[in-house]
Amino acid sequence: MAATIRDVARQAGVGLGTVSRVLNNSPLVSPITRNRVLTAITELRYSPSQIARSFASGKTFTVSAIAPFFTRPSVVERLRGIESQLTISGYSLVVFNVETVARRDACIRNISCHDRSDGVLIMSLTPREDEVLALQEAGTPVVLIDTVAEGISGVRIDDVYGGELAVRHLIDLGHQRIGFAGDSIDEARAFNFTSSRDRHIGYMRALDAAGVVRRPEYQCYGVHGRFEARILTRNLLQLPEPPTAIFAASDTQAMGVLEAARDLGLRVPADLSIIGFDDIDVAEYLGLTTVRQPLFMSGQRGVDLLLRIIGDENLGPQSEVLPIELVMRGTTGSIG
Amino acid sequence: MAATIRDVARQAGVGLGTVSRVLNNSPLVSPITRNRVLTAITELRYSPSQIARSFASGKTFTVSAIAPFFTRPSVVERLRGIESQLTISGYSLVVFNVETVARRDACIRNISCHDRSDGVLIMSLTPREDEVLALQEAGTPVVLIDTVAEGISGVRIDDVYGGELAVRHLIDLGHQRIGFAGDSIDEARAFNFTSSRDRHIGYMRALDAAGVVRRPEYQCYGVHGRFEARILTRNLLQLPEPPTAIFAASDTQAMGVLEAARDLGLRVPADLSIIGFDDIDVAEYLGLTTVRQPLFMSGQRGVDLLLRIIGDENLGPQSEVLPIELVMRGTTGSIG
DNA sequence: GTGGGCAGTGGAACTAGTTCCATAGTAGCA
DNA sequence: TGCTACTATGGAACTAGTTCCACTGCCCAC
Repeated sequence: MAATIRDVARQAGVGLGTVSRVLNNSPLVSPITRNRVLTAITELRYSPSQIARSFASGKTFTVSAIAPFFTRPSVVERLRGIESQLTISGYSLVVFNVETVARRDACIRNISCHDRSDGVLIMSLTPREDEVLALQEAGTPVVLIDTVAEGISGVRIDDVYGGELAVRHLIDLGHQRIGFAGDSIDEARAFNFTSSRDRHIGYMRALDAAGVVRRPEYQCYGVHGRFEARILTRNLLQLPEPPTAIFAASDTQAMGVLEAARDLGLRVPADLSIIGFDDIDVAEYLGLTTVRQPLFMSGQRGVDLLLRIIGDENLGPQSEVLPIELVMRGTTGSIG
Repeated sequence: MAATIRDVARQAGVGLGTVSRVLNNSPLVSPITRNRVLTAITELRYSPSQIARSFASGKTFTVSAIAPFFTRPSVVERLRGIESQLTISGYSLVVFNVETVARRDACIRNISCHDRSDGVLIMSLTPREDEVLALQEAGTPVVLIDTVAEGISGVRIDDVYGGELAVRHLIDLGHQRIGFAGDSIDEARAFNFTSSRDRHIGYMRALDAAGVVRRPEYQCYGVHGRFEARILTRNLLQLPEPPTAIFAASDTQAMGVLEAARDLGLRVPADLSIIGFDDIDVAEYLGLTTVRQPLFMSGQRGVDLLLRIIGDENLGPQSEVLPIELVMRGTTGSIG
């Protein structure tokens, strides 16, 4: 049986409260007493029970993160930022991976029961109005990463602007026939993803601003993934008058577009320019032109914000927008 | 203030124990009483405190996973398997990302204080003898994934055999000048990684078995990563008599070898055959020949084993070896 | 001298569950 | 008509910390 705080108190010949004060670095302990307690702790090889501590103090020093599709490189990079920042503050990270709509709903519902963790980070999944209400009523500190919802704090980028940035770059290179490959609208609605949708809005805005006609047949949507993007854009590239450039809503999808081009024997960028979004790790390897967003930093900032909210319950909803930038590499070029 | 079990008992006009029995689905409650309790629970919108539950029962329904270099695709895939299997059993996953030796040591030391979680999964990091002792003394249920240690349960593959498999494939294709690119020996020793080392042993065995002379200058070691592998193998390929094939200890490193070949204008596989290890997601995309190991499954099996150990403290150390297989794709070919 | 204030300390009460023992009620059976 | 056995139930004790109030000295100011 492990030693308890009472064993330590007895061994050191002091009261319960005194041991607790030593453990919590209270200044209200004389150096002599503190030493007696520390000696007893060593002798008994005492280590305080975190569970009992959480129970008594009501603080768990744990943060939950809900993330969709764990395997996506962008998600991993954000999680890495989260973990690193939490570790610095002495918090633990509990991870929930969401790959189905049912699990999305279950996760968001469960964490409303503000219990096992002091706060929650929700990544890419936008809570619906009723879910926001439940979270607020439960008083759970929440920070969204990569999305926004009325009345909840969040860290994000301007996806619409990012889409504009990408497409303006293609237009600047002389392209007029510009395609778009993004997330399936059904899937996005089911999970309540917004980034592909917003990047698509940016795509349309950039075309409109340049006076380029939007062609519905140039826009395709599929379940997020390399393979789906490959199939869809292959169709698109076999149109009688195919696009000369494609903006993919993510680097993963851009990889599918690259494959489609390879399938059809198109040279990149001579025959087809391709631009992605996120600047994940392999983008550099592939020489992919893309819009970079600070993924690691989004996790760090999300944690900073969450800990601030945990520390001050009265803090109203905060919102932070991170910078993005165009990264020009080898997959985009001026029109042949 | 949230309702407690006592409020529910009062509201339902029953005793404490009865409410607890209802919560834990004990059959020793009459249907009428059970209904009264359930009604009270609904009326008071009661939800039991997980912390209090953990505290009283001594079970946290949480498992910790210590993983080095979170961002490595193989690690992510294993974690995904872990998370998925834990979720099925109603457990939560706390993740610790290890990127420095100091943190490695700290993580392993801390989890010996068997408290916040019911068990621990340690990935790729081999505990040293003193650490094994500390873990055993603390009685913490532990399962290793992707490594072995005397007296601790584990799920792994036969890395030596994997290395043999890879190199025998190259030899079968007619190669005699076969290089090896693996992890830095210093780094591996510091973290206590073993997979690159074992795969290297397999490399040597396969060469010996075929009567091929081992050349020290064909073997290079660098900090795990694409970039380092690229630089190192570029040197190797500029030898007066360069290798015609290279076995990289991981797919990530194989990607670096591919880059090096590209840097020097070598055609793959006509001028240089390349084989990796792991079969991570991008391997298929790149058409990389590799040795596949069941990453997702290793996480699942690790959890199965851990939960079995948690359920039966007397269970001795168990060891499971998962199957591996050669996946032939486009980066290996017979000698030009 | 004496009252106020404060550093230092002890310990009861509290957190919200589980566990287990005692006991009431009741059905089955000789 | 008891005796046994078993179901159903109540509640005290327990888990291991924190929190906070009460109390003792001691110093200093009036």
